[in-house]
Amino acid sequence: MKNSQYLLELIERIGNLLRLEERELGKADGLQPVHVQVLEYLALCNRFSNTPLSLSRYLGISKGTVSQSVIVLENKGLISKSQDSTDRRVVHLSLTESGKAIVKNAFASEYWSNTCERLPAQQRERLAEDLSQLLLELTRQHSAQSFGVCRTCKHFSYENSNYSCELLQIPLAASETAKLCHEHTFVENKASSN
Amino acid sequence: MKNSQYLLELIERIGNLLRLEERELGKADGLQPVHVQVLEYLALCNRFSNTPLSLSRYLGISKGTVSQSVIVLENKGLISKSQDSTDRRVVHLSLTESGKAIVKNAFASEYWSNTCERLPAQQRERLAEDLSQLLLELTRQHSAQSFGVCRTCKHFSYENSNYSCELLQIPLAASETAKLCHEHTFVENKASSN
DNA sequence: ATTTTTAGTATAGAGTCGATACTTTATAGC
DNA sequence: GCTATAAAGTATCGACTCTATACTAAAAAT
Repeated sequence: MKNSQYLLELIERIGNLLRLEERELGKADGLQPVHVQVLEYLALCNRFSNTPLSLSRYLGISKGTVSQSVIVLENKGLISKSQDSTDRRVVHLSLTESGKAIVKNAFASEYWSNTCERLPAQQRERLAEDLSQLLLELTRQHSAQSFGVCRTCKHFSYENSNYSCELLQIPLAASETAKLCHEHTFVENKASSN
Repeated sequence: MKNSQYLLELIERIGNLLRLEERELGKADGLQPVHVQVLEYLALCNRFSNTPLSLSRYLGISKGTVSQSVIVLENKGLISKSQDSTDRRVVHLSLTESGKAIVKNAFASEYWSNTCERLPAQQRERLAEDLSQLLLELTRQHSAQSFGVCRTCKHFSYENSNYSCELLQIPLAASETAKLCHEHTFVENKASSN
């Protein structure tokens, strides 16, 4: 398994550069890298997954840390809290307009988009497939949640032009099917077609 | 550029799981994730690149932070310092036996090696190539140091069965050519053949 | 009804991290 | 050679992350 170490090295190094990038992006607003990650996650996840608990699972940090980061971001007016209508223990987090602006700015980061543009489209596509496969396996090893999008989930169904989640037994808007879900569970044959 | 964001998301998520792994690995010895990263870097870099400055460039953190982490690791007896023979400002860091043991343990992490084993060899190979290409571009965007191995470096030469670095004008042992170097500079055609 | 589980918060202590100022050593300009 | 400047590293401080522990409140299970 000689190149498994090399793969690790590559991903770590890319990760280090990305963190450097997040640090720069957040600097203007006094945000730590982890704050930028929180905002990005909230921009990508669906309405069932915008909770502190999901955040802590996604970021791999404790509930308490998430709770504190949430307080910081709330005080800065970048996110807002609301109580779940049915389960009153649950808190939902959503981006404010200024929060959305920061995320938009982050996703438009020149470093990353320039990098991607310089790779041939075919290679990008292949890389995304291979990485998602890797992530799937790594997720299994960690017994972690997969946080994928609906169309790769075994609870997803599409019938008569209607999207729905069979686990939660609710219909889904088309736009929702492209968001990250904390209930996500990969289906083998669907996963490879992503 | 619709999948550039997806790529970012995948790498971030993989990075989060890896950090979780590092946290677990370091827990027994009271090490933070960044400490584990320091030890791993020292195991991989060559004798010109095992300095605090290279570490700070590689990890994307400041000199001061590196200095403090180095103190922690030295107090725990995992690394040792020595002065450079020609430039007395420079410090070289090396792993002690107990430091090496921790790295060995880290590289043998079951989560990661199991994950890699489950990917077909061909896919791993392809992934490594694509990721190194991505890293090359990202490094350029950041105007950062590339930290590659000798055989992909433009200063590397191999003549009459002898390896050498044309920049430093010194011969290299075969084992050294597989280590990370802070002077590393990619050559286009060599990079793609890796 | 009582117990247990779950989502989240509060707090404290350890430790990262950057910024600044500093020391020591090399190097460049003259 | 002498001086100015740059470079490698350390020390210190304040802000902040992060975990651990203990806690509250709501939901679910028994």
